[in-house]
Formats: sequence, C-alpha cells, structure tokens
Amino acid sequence: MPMRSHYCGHVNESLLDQTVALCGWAHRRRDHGGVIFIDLRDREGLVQVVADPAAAAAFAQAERVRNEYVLRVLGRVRHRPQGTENPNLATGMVEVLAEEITILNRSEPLPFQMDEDELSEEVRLRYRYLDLRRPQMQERLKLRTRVISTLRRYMDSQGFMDIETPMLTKATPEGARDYLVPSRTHPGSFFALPQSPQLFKQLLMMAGFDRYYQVVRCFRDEDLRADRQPEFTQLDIETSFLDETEITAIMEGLIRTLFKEVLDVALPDPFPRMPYHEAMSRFGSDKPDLRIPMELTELTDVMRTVEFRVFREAADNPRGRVAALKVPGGGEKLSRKQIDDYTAFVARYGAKGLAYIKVNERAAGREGLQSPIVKNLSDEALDAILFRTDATDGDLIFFGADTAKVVNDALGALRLKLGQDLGMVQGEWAPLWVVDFPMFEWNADEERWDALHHPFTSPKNPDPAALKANPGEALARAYDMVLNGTEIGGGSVRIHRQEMQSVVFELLGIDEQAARDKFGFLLDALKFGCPPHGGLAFGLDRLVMLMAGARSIREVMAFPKTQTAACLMTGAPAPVSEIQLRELNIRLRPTP
RNA sequence: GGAGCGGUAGUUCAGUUGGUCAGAAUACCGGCCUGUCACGCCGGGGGUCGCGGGUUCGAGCCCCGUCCGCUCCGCCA
Repeated sequence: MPMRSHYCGHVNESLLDQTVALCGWAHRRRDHGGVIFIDLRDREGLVQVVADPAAAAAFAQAERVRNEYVLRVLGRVRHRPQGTENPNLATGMVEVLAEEITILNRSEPLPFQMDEDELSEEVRLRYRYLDLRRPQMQERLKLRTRVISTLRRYMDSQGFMDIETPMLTKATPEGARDYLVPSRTHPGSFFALPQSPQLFKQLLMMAGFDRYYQVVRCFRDEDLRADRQPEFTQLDIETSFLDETEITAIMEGLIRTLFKEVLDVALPDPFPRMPYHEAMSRFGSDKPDLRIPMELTELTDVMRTVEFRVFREAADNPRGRVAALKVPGGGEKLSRKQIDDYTAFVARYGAKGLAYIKVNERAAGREGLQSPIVKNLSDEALDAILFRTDATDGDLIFFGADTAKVVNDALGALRLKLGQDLGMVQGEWAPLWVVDFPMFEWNADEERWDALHHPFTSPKNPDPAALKANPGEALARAYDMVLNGTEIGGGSVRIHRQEMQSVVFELLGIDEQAARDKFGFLLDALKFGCPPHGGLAFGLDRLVMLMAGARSIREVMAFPKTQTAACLMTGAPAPVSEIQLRELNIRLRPTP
C-alpha cells in the first residue's frame, strides 16, 4: 500500500520495500548517465534518492537545475548497498529508488550554503526563510511547538481557561517604554501595545474566571539583549483564591511536566526556595545559577576596623559591602593577564578595581600570601578572610568593596564568568524559586519608592498602615522562577483591597488623580468584591532557549528582530506615505 | 546614552610594519568522469575591501565621522 509522506517524509527501515511519496527540498543532484542521485532534506536528516533510468532520463530532460529545487518523489524504499554508509544520512541504511520525479518548483542558487556551520547572523536574518530550512532551526521550532502543546495540555488538565486580552490597549505610566499605535478615530490619541496583560488578567479574576492562562505576545520598547526582544511571548497565568504556596506548586508542576515530557528530564520536586536577601548575600544576584559551586563570603563586619581605606570605607558605608569570592585552585589556573582581564570585566559593573590574594601556602601565614593588598591588612583581618573563605593552598580570593549594589553586581557577574571560563558548571538543570522580595527600592533621583515587582503586588503584611509606616522593610508576596541563572518566570499574589492599592500608589508617588486617570477601571473593579488572586508569567522564549541549549532567544523565534529592533528581511520599521500619516492626524517635523 | 568586537568575492574567512595584497576554500559557469554521498579531474567568470572624509608619493591596513551586525553596561515596574 502506498504510503503518503507529506512534505519531507521520514524514511526508515520499517518502510523497506514499501512505496512512498516524498516531498521536500532536494539539493546537489549528481547525474550519472541515466542515474540520478539526490539528497532529499528530511526533517530528521537526509534521505538519499536514486532514480531508475527512465525516471532519471525524464528528470534530466525536464530540468537542468543544479543546486536546489522542490521535488515530489514516488518510489520504493530499499536497502542500500554494502559499503556505502554515509554518516551524514540520519536514515543511514535505506534509500528510495525513484520511479517518478516531479519538479514542483525550481530554485535560484541559494545566497548561502546550507551546510555552512557558522553563518553570520546578518545573512541568516536577511534570508530567514532559508535559514529556517536548516535542520537545527527546524528542530528548535519543533521543540518550541512541543513545549507549547504540552503546556496547553497541562493548563487544560488543571482547569485553566484560555482567554484573549486586547493587543490595542492603554499606555501604562510605569514600567517599560510602550509601543504606541495612533488612533485614526481619536485624533491625537494613541493605543499602546501591551507590555503584559497584567491588568486584564486581574480583571478576569474579578469577573470570576478563577483560572486563566494565555500564550500571549508582549511588547516593550527597550534596548535589546540576547534574551530580550521588542516582542516576545509570555505564558501568562492568574488564579483566584490560591496563595503563593499553591500557585508555585502548580507552576513548578508545569515546568517539571514540560521537562519530563519534552526532554525526558526529571527536575527536583519540590524546587528549592531561597529568600531574595540570601540570594543577594550568597550569590550577588537575585537569579543565582546554582550549578556553579562558588559563593560570596561576607566580610563587611571584619573590615570596619582595618587600616586599608578602600575596604574600611565600603564597610562603614550603610549601603556598602565588602565581600570575597574564593576561586578554588585559582592561584594556579589564573595568570596575571587573566586577572587583569577580570578587573576590566568587573569595571563594567562599576567596580573600581579587583583586589585579590593568591594563597600559596596558608600555613606560612602572611608570607604564604601573594597579593598587592596584604600589606594593608592586619593579621586579624587576614585570619578572618582565610577562615571565612576556608581557603586552601592554590586558591585565589577576589574582593569587592563598594556599595552593596556594585559589589553584588560585580562579584555576582564575576562568579558566573569564572564558573564558565574555568569549566566549573556542575549538572544540567538547577531550578529554584527566589522569594521574599522587598516591596520597594528607594529611587534616590526622584525621591520616592519604586516597585521592585509591579504596583499591584501584595505586601506580606496585610495592614496598609504598617506598610506606610515602614515601606523599606516590607516584603512582597512575590516569587521568581530561576533556571540556570536565567529568570524564566515571575509573579506575585496581588493586592485585592482598594485601601492597600491606594497606599501603594501613594508610596510610588502616583497621586490620586494620576491613579484615577491610569487605573480608574482597576480601582473601580476593586470596589465590587475582588477575590484574593495571584499569578505569574513565564518568558516562553527564554524557557525554550534554555531547553534548546541556544544562546539567544532569536534562535527559538521564527522571525526575530536585530539589536536595533529592525527586521532585516522585511525592512521594518519603514517610513509610511503622507496619506497614511494624514489619516492618522500625524505631522512629521520637517527634517532639517 | 555608553563600552567592546566585527564588516574584504554569493558564503565562510586570510591579508604581517602603509609599498606584487585583491587572495584561499566553497558556491557559481563550461567541459570530462559516472553508485555518488563534502564525489573526482580540467578550465572560467566573479571585488566600490560597509559608506564618507582625512593623513601620505602611496591606504583593505593609520586618523575622524557615519551606517550595519553581535556582546555587554545603562534601560527592561
């Protein structure tokens, strides 16, 4: 019975002697006097097609295309002769004897070679539709679709409803810069594309849909990174009546299910949880990569009394910190040049230098230490450093002394870089929850509090007066899911009482009038019996990137933008006609 | 807004101190071969060295500006 194999059919030994039809891109024909060899690109690899003389002759007569074309092949699967195994053919031991070859379309020579390993991203993005033909990209997008279908099944099984929210909505005063869309019918007014469906999903809770999810595009007009695109996909979730324990349980269940079903990887149950302050203290980061077995050592208290000004002043500063990062065996592994390079590396994070001690022979005391700074440190301080870092001979200890922010940023980043450079990354997957975030951080420039998460996050203490009295100490009912040092999701239990929401707006410097203008509908809704609710959002692109082992989310998006937020393929963004602008009541400033 | 790396043939790249530096591989075109599978062999075409300016007797190379791609800082509640 003939088997129909759509598109690029997969051919394997189980189909031996059966007739199959294959469609796909073929390349590199060899015309051998009536016999034609073709590599048909298969989703799994390559299928070799050999044409019988009649089919070969017909094919050769019909077309003399050399490089690349689209074919349909009807033929029989058979064993390939001994001694002709091709390790490049995933299907290995079989080939298709073509009885009929139809050229569905021909192709110009391609602008780049498909078998090139390292294509420039510029070329790949300009011809993205060709880049996507490559097996690696096929695999990545296939992984992405498996992730999405699996997560939908999971969300369905947990009773979540998939509800769409508007793409044309209202600009938000805080958070990222909005992408704006001019309104034709309301001259001078603009829609904003959503940074996230945050408010809409909260309103759905108020409407009684107590379990909502959506795989949804979000937009932020901020500068790009390897893991940040102007439009990206979120798995957005909100629930009513569940607290943070219940929400995080469902969500880590989702991630465990995805890893089990898609990658056959068993993640820990439950995920470890770590308070924000512990993460900052031990790893200098609120998204620690737990695969790297190095931690920061606290030295602030010890350094308050030392002569060395750099350390003492940082230690005395109420916002300061002195910490160490011990690199096991680093004394031998790291050259002077490398240390200089790491000094330049931490300078990016504001560190003014990178002091270090090489522990040559700990038993020899001061004499066994090699460092530009030991002469400035008392015996007591050196003892404390060696004791707390538990340094042994051959170790190298880096120091950070500055504001806590600079120390954490610099040593946190240095820890990651050293972990990568020295091959210290252990294990494949290290998920965790980071919890107990502060509600606010002080914005010195504008003399007000900023929300660490967002303005709708509930504080742990339900008393609005307590929050107002001591905002700097307040903890939030927020949680971030971190995987291998990447934040893949974050959320919170929200504020569901109007009084609390008003206090938070006040602390954030959003006066009553502004709150009314921006969030009037939310404040109104809170009046009509809002259930307690909370949720979170996963960065789907980042999650798939990690699962695919890719270095950038562009590798798991079909049509990503460049760092300047442009599309090299379509040429977007592009100027528009006068007519279009006039309809939108937009006048361009004359160019000088 | 800032820092770094890169831009040379369709593609991936080499090009030393400013002076046979317009190159390789591959792709492409023509021919030969014919169970190939990175096929092989012979021959051929192909370049505004991102763009603009400057220094110099002379610039792919040095300087200034600019555009593009990537990484990062700021930014991203």
